[in-house]
Amino acid sequence: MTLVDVLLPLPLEGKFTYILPPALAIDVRVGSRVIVPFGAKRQYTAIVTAIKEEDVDDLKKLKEVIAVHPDPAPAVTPDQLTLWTWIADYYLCTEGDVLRAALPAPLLHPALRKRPRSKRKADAQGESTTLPPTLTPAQQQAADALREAWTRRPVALLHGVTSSGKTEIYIHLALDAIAQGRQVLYLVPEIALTTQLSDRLRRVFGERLGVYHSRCTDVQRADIWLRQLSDQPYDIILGVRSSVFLPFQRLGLVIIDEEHENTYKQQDPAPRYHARDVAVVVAHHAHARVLLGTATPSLESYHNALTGKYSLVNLKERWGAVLMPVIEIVDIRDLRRKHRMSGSFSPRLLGALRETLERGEQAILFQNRRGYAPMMECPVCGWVPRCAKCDVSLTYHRRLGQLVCHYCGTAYRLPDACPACGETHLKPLGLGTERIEEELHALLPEARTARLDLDTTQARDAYEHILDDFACHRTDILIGTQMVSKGLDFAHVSVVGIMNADTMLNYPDFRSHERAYQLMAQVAGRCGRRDRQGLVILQTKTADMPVVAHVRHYDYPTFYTEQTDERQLFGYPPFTRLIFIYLRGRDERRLTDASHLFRSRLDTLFNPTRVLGPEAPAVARVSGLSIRKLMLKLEPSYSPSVARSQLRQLLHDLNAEGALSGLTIHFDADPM
DNA sequence: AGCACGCCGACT
DNA sequence: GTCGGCGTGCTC
Repeated sequence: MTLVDVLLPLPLEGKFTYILPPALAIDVRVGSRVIVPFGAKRQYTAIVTAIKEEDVDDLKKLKEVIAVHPDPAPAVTPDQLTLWTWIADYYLCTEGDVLRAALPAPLLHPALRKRPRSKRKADAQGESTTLPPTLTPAQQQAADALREAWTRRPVALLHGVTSSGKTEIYIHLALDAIAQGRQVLYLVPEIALTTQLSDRLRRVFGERLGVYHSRCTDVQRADIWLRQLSDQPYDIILGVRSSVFLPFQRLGLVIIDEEHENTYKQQDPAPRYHARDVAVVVAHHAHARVLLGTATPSLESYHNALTGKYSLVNLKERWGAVLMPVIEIVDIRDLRRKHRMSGSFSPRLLGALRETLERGEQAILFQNRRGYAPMMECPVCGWVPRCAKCDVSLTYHRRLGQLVCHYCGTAYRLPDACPACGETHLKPLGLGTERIEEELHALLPEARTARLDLDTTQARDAYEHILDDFACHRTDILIGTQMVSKGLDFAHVSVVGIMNADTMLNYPDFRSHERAYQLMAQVAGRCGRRDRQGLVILQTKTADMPVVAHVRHYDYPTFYTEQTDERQLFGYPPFTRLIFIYLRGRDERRLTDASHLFRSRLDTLFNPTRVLGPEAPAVARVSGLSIRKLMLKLEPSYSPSVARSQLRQLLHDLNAEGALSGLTIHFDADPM
């Protein structure tokens, strides 16, 4: 009797076994998509992970495979199945979670698909293949250094200053790999994938380029997946986080641009994977090379480079010998005391913006908060509007005339009067991009401004439109959140204003300074042109913070040393591995009891020195669920695989004891 | 994740 | 007197 083990797209541990009717047996291989009954009345597409001949005693416990999808080849390769197992193990989730994240939705729909509509552009159309860009001597040197580095180690970190032209280097190295008959995966963070970049690559790679976007429809994603399995796969895929899951037949190079970007880590639904780290594993399995590129390396990658795990290649010259912008620190605490601030604008910043406009040039203002004000307050009694379902104050969005919870998304009407004391004028506290724009209109009425943040980019193509208007100089000043820091290149930006560095630095998180450094250095890199050195005005109340000085001097090595000293002292990555454990539940009492029990069991298993918490996170209730967090800190000598199986076992035991009823638990390995 | 089974509040 | 709330448990 032929049986198959299948993986279901559900968050369930383990495989399920079905009888494979002889009529279907010829079409089924490991990796095939089959339709199976599950539960009382459900059917799912599942992936075959094993085929076996076995005699079964109680056949009544097994159901039969209903049908096999008529794919020309198994939809999932053995390499991918191996990877999925690795991911589920490493990130402490189920393989079903990984399957759901990996496989485009249409390939999971129970309906049988007709052959895929391959609108295969005939070879005749060929490549448009403008020639690859010519490299400057500095770029050429970096490219050669990378080629040389790969003869020693498979992973290389390219630390190249902003606007040094890393993309051209990527293109040349990708062409190398393709010339050797290998494929290339080129990963970029979501918001860095602009039409600007894909057009540029299209000019070089023509029809050999596939683009795997979040804005691609599910069907387009499925087509790319199937094409990768065909005998005419794309030579190069430009893609976001989830493109690490695509099948490759002869992967030779993985490029991870802006490797420091934390959007590579998937936060919410499991699998909570880091696409950079998964990509390194994928490359390792495929005997492919890896290129990590950034102007502001993550401490982890730089640490790997300094300790010899990765090679390090530096590129210190900007393209066209443009100078790095001058960064001026403006102490706004002092200015505020002297009443010399115009709202959020120091005289220096305002002056620089005026000059910029007079010269017919452009500016970018960076404020890492959207909305008008992050909270409202009654000036009489101090009442603050808060979300009913989450433990946060509400952000005021003036244009909407609403209060919005940035955690669960609920919108509230702005009350006409304070419900506590009846006062009719609630006062906005703090600054969001919307308020900066309003202040700017009052101060520089002639400036044409635009906002780039989550609120202005909701509509389809809004992001491209805002960027396009700015690129064509239909707007003068672009005000935005971290979106303005992501690899955008504009020819006429001569001034960047960082409105308030402190919002980034005062975060209660061991990575806050690293993130602040990266954001500020990246946004600073958006200005400067061949005929005029750029100017960055960095406003802060804590001008004496060391990070601020390191940003100012573009001194990454000193910043790195200082940060890693601190990380080592307090036992944080890259010197330890972290695993966070989240417990959520409606019942506060149960949650508290369970999290303390969890803690004591962790103490027994791992030793109390490795455990922190339980603590209520900064936002301790979201969408009506209260949250507790436990932390596990493991030094490098502690076997990660042992730790993971201990955790899995513990979760299993506590569930069996009923200690976690009414609660949901999840793990976050290598949290960001 | 679904879906069924199972015990406590406002309705035809 | 029922319909329905979602807590708990199971799915080859």
